[in-house]
Amino acid sequence: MLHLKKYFTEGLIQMAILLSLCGVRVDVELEPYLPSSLHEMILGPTSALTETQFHNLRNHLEEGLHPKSVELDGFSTAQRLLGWVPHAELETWLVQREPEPLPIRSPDQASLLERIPAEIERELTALPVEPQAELEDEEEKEDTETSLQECFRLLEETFPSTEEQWLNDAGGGVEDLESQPSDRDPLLFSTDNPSMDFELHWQDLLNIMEPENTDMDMASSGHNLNSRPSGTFRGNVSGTLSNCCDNPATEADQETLLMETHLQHGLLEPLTESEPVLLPLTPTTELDDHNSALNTQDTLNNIDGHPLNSPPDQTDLLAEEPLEDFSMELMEEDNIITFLSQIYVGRMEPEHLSGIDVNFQSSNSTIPLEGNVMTQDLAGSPPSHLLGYEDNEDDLPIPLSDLLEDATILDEIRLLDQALEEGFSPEMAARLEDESYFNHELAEQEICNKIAVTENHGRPSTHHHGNSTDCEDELDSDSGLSLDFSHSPASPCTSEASSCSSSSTSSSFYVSATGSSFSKDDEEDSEEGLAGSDMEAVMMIKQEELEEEEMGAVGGENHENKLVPVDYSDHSLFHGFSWLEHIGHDHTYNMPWSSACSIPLGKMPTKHAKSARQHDSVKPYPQSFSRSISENKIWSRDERRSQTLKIPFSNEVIVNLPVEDFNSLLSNYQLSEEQLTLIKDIRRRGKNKIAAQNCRKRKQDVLLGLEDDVSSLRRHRSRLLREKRETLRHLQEIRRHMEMLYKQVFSRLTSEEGSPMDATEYMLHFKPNGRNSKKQSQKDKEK
DNA sequence: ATCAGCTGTCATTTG
DNA sequence: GTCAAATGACAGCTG
Repeated sequence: MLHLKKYFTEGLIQMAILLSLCGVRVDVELEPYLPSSLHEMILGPTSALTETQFHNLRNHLEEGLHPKSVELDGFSTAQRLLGWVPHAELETWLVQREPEPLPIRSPDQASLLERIPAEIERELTALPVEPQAELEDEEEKEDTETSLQECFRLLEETFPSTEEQWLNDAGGGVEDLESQPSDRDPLLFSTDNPSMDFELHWQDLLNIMEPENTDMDMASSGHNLNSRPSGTFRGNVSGTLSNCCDNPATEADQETLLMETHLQHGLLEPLTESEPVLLPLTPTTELDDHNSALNTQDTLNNIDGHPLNSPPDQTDLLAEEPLEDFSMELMEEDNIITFLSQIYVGRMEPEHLSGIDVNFQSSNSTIPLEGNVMTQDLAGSPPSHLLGYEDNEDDLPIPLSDLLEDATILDEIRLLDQALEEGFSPEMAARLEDESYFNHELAEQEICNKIAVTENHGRPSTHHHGNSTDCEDELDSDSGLSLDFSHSPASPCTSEASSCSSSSTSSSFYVSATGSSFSKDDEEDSEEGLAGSDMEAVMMIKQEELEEEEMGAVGGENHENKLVPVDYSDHSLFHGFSWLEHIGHDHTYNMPWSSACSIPLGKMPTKHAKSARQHDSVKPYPQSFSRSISENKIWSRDERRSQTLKIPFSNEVIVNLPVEDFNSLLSNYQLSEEQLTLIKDIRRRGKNKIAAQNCRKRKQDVLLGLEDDVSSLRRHRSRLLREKRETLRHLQEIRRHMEMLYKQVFSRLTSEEGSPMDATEYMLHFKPNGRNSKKQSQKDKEK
């Protein structure tokens, strides 16, 4: 009796408080139903509350104050509350029962005042309900439910007319309330004219409930989506009354309570039989569309994994969109949540609900949420053929797949592919040509400019420097030639700065430096474009990427090794490679002589001045002579020799004069054999020195050019791969479109007898020339 | 002290 | 055959 008192009292008081807070006047008149001893025990000697106290309490509750505030402590007992509950007003209220059972609370806790305002606040603010993870043991729940039932029965007896009214208004939903009182606290309506206000109140409640439902679904969908039991959803509008009351604290609670309730009250079977089954739905963006039922049907038809639903190649192709799949999977849950929330709040139209119910029922709860079904182009599909298969998923797929596998269809698809290929190949090739090499040239031009800027900023006026400072610098060149103006990999003063070719080759260093990232970008693009390609393409691309990585490892790092077998003579093979124009016997590779000739003999600055000085210090030259030279200009060895032998020409002249001029010059002077030998050696060494510089420059250019070409070829290859993927994707779309057309055509075709044509017995043939010619259906007896 | 890069030089090859 | 250029190899210098 004690526990009866507890449940009875708490439940009733809870109800009364909630009703009163809504401004509903309720006359519970509890006292007559209570034994005098119990009543006295409940109310106690201090049960009398003043009207002021009650209003204070009510104000606190309405202000959202925590029920454990000091002022509320004075009203913390149920007995005290009972005193004024009978005069509350009952308007409309929806009570969500806390999952935690009442008896758990200790008597000294202000359980009601704690819990009820919390619920009120939760309802009013529509905040997500924190899941109450733990459920108490079954016995306590049963006790709780039993007590509440008793409370409700008591309430019914207390104001039967009101109850009857809203029961009648609510229709079947009230039966749910009646039959499952333990699921949730009842939805109570009692106004002066309940039948009029019912819908309005209900709509308000829906509005309040909606976000909470969504939030709860969101909270629960992450982990419990697929395991959602079928009984948690009532897919009809009439049933939404009870469903929308089904505002569970948590989904787990809801499930548990439902299961328990159904087991206890024998409602499980009606639920599962008559109510639509809520199953995981593959979310689509078309869910909001009212035509989504069709799409859903197709989606589910593809989802169910029946191999015959789609051609094998298509499934293969579809299976190879990992990125899209991934993104779709990311989208799924949100869409499911949205969809479910729509269903919960009754936003979807009944026919949709029914259609979806059919789909749900025909689907398996373990439907793999394949996102690739989203890529199906279902636009334009006539609903008829889809609806025709709606009731039986086994009707459509088999013949259709056979059709699609048929050689004729494949041939037609091939024709389409060919047409497609013919359509884009020339322009694509042209675009490739343009993009690839135009970009290449653009990049080279940019790099030329960049190099010019870099040289101007980073190494200001090396020419100038050479001309201005060479007087202080010593030459150590044996030939006495200034070679700093000439280009060398280390010497930035490239005399062919005007030569864009040289710049391009040296600039190719920048290209290659950025080429890796460039290629990487392209490869990333390739990865992006990977979605939608078929397995073959993916495998091939992966293989090619592996090869590319290997190639990059070789070409990027060990390009020296690649340089060796290069056949420079085969210019046709390397057509378009800018560095090739410097390959071969290009004797004008470096012609900086105009500036060099202006440089006085022995004034060429070199970095070897110091070493030359060291050389000189070793050599048996007079110290005074050496010092005088070092003061003015550093003389090279050949320069000193020429000075020693009194050669009348400068080394610069000796080296740079053309052969004819040089010979005529020699013939004009009477020179000793020693002098002639020295002059020829100076010329030879000077020539060879420049030649060596040119040679090294050329080698460097070749190397850089190869790196540049590697980068360019990689970009080209990535572009080609991307084009290939796009083409495959396009082909896939065409195939899907063909499939849809096939479905449409067969859905409209009828045989001579008027019966629908079986796709397994008929085939569609395209006339070879004819877009004008309609598709012909011929009986395919071979089938 | 060591090393990588640059440069000059020589011998050889090539056109 | 001569010559200039190219190139491989080597050595010295420098940072």
